[in-house]
Amino acid sequence: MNEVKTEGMRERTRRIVRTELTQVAQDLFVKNGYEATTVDQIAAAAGLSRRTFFRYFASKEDLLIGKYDLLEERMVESLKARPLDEPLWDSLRRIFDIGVNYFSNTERAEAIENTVRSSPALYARYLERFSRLQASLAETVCQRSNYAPDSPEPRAIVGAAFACLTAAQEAWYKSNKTKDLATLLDEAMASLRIQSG
Amino acid sequence: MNEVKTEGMRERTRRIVRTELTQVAQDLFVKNGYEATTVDQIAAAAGLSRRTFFRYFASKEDLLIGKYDLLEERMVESLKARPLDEPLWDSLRRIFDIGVNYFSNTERAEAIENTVRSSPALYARYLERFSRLQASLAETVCQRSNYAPDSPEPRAIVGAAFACLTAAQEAWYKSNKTKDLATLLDEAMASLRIQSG
DNA sequence: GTCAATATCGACACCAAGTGTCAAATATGG
DNA sequence: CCATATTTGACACTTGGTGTCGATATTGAC
Repeated sequence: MNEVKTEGMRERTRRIVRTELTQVAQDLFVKNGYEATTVDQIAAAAGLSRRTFFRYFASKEDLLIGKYDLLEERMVESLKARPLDEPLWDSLRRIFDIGVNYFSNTERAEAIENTVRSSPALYARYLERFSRLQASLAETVCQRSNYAPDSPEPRAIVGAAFACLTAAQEAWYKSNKTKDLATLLDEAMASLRIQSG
Repeated sequence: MNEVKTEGMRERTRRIVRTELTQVAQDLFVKNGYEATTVDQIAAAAGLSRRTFFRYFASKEDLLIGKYDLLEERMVESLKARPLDEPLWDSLRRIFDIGVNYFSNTERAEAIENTVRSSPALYARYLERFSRLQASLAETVCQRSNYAPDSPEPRAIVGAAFACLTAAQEAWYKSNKTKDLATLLDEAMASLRIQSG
């Protein structure tokens, strides 16, 4: 009991500081831009030293990109929960509902997505994060089905699905969110016909 | 005549220094690793100052990532040269021959690809470069066909094709290049069936 | 060949992102 | 309350990248 409480204490304060830090940082990013905001400014605004900032986040980029760790967990879990006889393309469409909800519900998520797209260097890390996410999902696909472990197909199909998600998201932004993201995604994913289950 | 010669002089010496720099740098990358090699070391090995290095390349990453500018030009040109009535998926497969030849012919290209994959930060820039390349091609597709300019389809299809290329390349590396890259790409692209022309 | 305009280079100073270290402060468990 | 482990801040340092400025070639015209 004691152990749980003290462990929880440490963990909790750490989580609180982390969210406070992202909060403060995101405000600065929106006000002054991502590149123009220094880690010193973020640390000062949150009332701690720069060195301590780097004990909470490995890098300035990690402040925002780290958010997608949760998305990966949830998507992988969601994929594992899909019935094995469901066509893979349909399974992927279903687990993208997580992303669709994340993007279209939260107004905070939109601010982050805007910030990420405002800096090529940050966007690059974003793409790398999603590349790893795709690798995770492809790996899960391999474990669940009987693809050869060295077959390019799982990676290709998962990557193609993400291309649809990205394309739909971009079209959604371009329409100033007048269109429905889920519909755009359906449209994009329907334009590719998957052969294998 | 004079103008052409003098202009050519400047341009040529610049090109020579650039290739010399990439040569020297790549050797250092292979020997000591990308991250462990500093710009000072590269500049010293090439016999010029660090400041001058940054007059030839905007960044250390640009040394390698800049190589793909030529790939983009050639792919866009190649796409424009495809017949308009050819199915888009087939056109994309054809222009990927440029990439296939680049990857599988040159032994220098392989060393660069290995270096790029050795550093997450560098690989992130690589992905961002290819993201822009895909945007270029999708834009070209829009101009050549009658897709609505805000439709997600061109981006989705181009992105899906690149997912196949990436997956094939990865499978190729995993097989230690015993399999044929072009065949792997055919295999990957055949597992997605495209509906629209 | 000489000379003025121009581009290039090196040296120096500077900024921002990270990282290692160590001593002080603070929380934890008994 | 006390011994111990953790967190923190201060400091110094490395690396990538940029602005500036005087010295040094290069170029084009005469």
